[in-house]
Amino acid sequence: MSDIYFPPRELEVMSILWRLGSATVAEVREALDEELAYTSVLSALQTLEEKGFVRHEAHGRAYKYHAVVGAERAGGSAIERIKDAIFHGSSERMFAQFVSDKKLSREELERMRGLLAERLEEEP
Amino acid sequence: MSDIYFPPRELEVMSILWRLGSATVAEVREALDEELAYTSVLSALQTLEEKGFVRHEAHGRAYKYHAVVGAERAGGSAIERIKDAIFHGSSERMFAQFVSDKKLSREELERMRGLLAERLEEEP
DNA sequence: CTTATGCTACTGGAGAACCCGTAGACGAGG
DNA sequence: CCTCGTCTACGGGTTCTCCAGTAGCATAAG
Repeated sequence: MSDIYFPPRELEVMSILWRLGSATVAEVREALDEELAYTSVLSALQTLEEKGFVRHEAHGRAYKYHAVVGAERAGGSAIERIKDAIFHGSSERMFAQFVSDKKLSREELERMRGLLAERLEEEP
Repeated sequence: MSDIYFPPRELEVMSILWRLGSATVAEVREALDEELAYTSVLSALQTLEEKGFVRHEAHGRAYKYHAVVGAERAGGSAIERIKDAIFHGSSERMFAQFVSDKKLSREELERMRGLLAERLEEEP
């Protein structure tokens, strides 16, 4: 399928747009961890728009940017890429790594168990 | 933590090294999907060595390259990056996306359930 | 009214990383 | 000597990251 891939900084900007829904350049800049010049953030957004991942419309004097590719779709693509390249295509091995994270709480693990049970009921 | 990140082509090369254990330039080149010039593959390996992800030793006339960073470590880093950037740090949301893959078989799902059960027993 | 201030967006380009390849040196084997 | 496969050295194209410089427009200050 269409291979979505974001370089580090562009991924960070996309992350902010997914979280905020839509944002101006100044708002994205504010949300970034590092302090970048206004034009640096604008450049990233323009690049993303060039690639078709982001669009904008006028909002007062400023532009409001928003993602046009869903986080789920980007996430699915990223998961698949990692699964193939690093875990040799094995969902099980990737899951083992995923679940070995020490910071996972019992509540999270139990909700995951619930999701897995639901998924297993759908399976014929 | 140390942030491991591989651009697309370098990730592909690393994937081959993880799969084969170690390999010469020619072997990596053979394993690639696309046909690249010998020196192109060599460049990628040298770049990876420069970054400290790969080392080589003499093996007959050719060099044998091998990864010095484990697939698990790289995988953990990649999973965390995706979880943070795309799923707002939510393991549950990422897991939901992970498990929504239609190609997962009942057997895989059940083995995942087993892994999850083991993990839950460790949790206090 | 005129100027200054503070937003906004756009342009152009520097510097680094990434990607791919040509040209040449070097040694092993025919 | 010649070929084949190896490594080194180097160049160039593209992408990514970042920003200075410039200009438009609204509002505040003089």
